[in-house]
Amino acid sequence: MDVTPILDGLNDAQREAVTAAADPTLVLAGAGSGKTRVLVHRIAWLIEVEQVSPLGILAVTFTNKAAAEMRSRIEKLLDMPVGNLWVGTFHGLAHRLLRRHHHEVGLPQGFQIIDSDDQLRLIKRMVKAQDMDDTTWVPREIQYFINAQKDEGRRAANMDDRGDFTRAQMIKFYRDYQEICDRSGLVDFAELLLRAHELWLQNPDILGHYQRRFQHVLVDEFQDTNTIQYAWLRVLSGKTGIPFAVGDDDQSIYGWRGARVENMQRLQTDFPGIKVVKLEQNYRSTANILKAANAVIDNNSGRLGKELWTEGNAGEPIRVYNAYNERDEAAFITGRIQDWVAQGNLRADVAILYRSNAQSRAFEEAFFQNSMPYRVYGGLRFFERAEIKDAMAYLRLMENRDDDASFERIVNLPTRGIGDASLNIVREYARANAIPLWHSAMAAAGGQLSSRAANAIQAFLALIDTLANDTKNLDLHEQVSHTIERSGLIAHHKKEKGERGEARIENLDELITAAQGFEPDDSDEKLPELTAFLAHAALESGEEQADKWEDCVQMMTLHSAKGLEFPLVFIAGVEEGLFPHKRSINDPTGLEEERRLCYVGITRAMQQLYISHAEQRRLWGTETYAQASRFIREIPAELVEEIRPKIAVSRPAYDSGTRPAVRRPGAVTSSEAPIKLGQHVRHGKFGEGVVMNYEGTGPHARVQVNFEYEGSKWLVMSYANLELL
DNA sequence: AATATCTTGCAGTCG
DNA sequence: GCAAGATATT
Repeated sequence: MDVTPILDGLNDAQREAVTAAADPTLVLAGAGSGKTRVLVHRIAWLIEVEQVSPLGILAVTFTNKAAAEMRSRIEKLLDMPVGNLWVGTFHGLAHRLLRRHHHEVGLPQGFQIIDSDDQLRLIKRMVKAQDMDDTTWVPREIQYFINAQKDEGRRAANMDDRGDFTRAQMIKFYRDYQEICDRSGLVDFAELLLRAHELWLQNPDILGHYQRRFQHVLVDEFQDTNTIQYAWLRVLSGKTGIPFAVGDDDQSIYGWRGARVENMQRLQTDFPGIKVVKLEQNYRSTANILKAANAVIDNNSGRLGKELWTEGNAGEPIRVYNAYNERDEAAFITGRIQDWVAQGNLRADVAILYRSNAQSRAFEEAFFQNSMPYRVYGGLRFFERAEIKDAMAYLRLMENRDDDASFERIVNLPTRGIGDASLNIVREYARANAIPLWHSAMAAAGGQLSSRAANAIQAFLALIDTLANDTKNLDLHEQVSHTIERSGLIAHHKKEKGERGEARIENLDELITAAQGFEPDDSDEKLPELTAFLAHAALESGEEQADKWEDCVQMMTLHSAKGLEFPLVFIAGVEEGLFPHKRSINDPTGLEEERRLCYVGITRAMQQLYISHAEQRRLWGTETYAQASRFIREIPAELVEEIRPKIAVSRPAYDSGTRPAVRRPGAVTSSEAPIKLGQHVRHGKFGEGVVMNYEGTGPHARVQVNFEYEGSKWLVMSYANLELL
């Protein structure tokens, strides 16, 4: 056996991990230390050297992208396809198990997956149906509550209200919501994981089968596992399964969706004597970039402790740009990318990272004006577009008549004379009898409907039945195109004025194309094509787009950048309130997670790193002001080269527009203004801050100042004694 | 019941 | 500044 290709080019620590004995192993892998490489080579090692069948290996990741990459790298290394190797995301694998064993966990064969948007709609509907006040019982909070419970593996029936009225009501919502889902054959994301766990607990035979089968369970990004995922893995591993976990506590950035970094320590408790390997040598970034990353993350407490190092050279300094506003920021970055391209580099090697999706817009505008090709990851994904979800709702209802979420969505779209009054009767009847809307509608809601309304509803039911019947023997893409056409959706959008309708029709055409190109992966064994397609849409939401070969600038959130690397990286909008985000700023745990996110961002850069922040930014249609993020100050000054606009603050350096300094509507003119928006000030007690807003003139004028540590406050000018900086 | 117009809440990050 | 939901109008 020639093991050279598997071990070649690995450093000592990597080699130790790859060739570890068949015992539990935890790899603490710093950013850029070859984490994926170790996983890929470990699997190759198991197959080639240890002669483990690919069938006996399970590899779990968090994103579809990571799963696809892992599979392709394994196949490349082994030079053979390994279709029977299970590689996938937690959600994807859970889905696969539930399809196989739907009966054992009490799900109908045609169960459908709902995304968080569908989930929220269902909850809104539920709150309304119960005549509850949605300002007291905020649907979003209920949704958060339900998901948090599921992430922790709790069912409503097992929960204690602790004598707390609010909590008792939340638990009731959880129970009611679950009843609706069960009745409708709907499964949300958290439910996939929870049911997969219950599958183990309630079916020892099935569990035994998978325990015997998966001798080796490899997990990527272990720091992101939540309680239920950990439990699922733990049970699967049983007494004999061998976990091989790779993770980095410094890159734990999913606490908000239930991830538990503690799982890394817990693994060491649950598997005493687990072998721990640390990977600290970085192969990705220059020394300056690493020093910056180390310095920033050093401000966090309770780390497992790792320090990245490199044999490489210092490289260029980290460049910090202080922009006037977001347009100036975008213009500056565009200029730097143009220089980069002029030097013969690829646009695809450039990434712009930001905290929130909405920030992409300023860049899209600047790039569009400068004919700079770009690609935005995330944001509104294809399968999340309203018109696509409408079309999918038809298909879902054809598959599963009990799907209340889809029923609600399309029962009167396009309009067919079924108004809210009639629908409320149908809803109430369904609720009273605990049946899906479809059946309630069939019963014509107990004869309470006017004959006109009953006819309209009858016509809708008949339409779905006819569609299902007429298309059942067609190819998937014909099914889709048939449905889109006959449902009246195309005609509906044709009537829309403006270009909007056209764009929607184009998207619907695109959906047909997507169906045409859809290939169920081997895992979707025996599933009807439509079922597989619907699940694919829910789980992958259309991330992989076709034009990935075009050389374009990559734009994405810091979260979705994890696991990727780029020679040139821009981190934009690094301002207090935006990054760290204002919702985390006053919470030490949240702030540390933001800092880890910053660490993730910095360590994406291979050669050059730019960090930018803007004085002024348009958010929600109004101007806001902020100061540079604390994270910038945490980078040692000797690593930083500051770039300032040529002209002083408040004058756009790159802003080509001629619009006057922005003032809020109705505000006093600048001559009588007490103070300039964006002005940096110092207050005797509150420290330094930035002027956000003001009211009135003269000594009675009030100004709103956003203080660095004290947050935002309104002050009366004549008393505040502000020092202008 | 359908359409036009106004109001409100939103955009924090993901599968 | 935009889209979904609420309210007014036809």
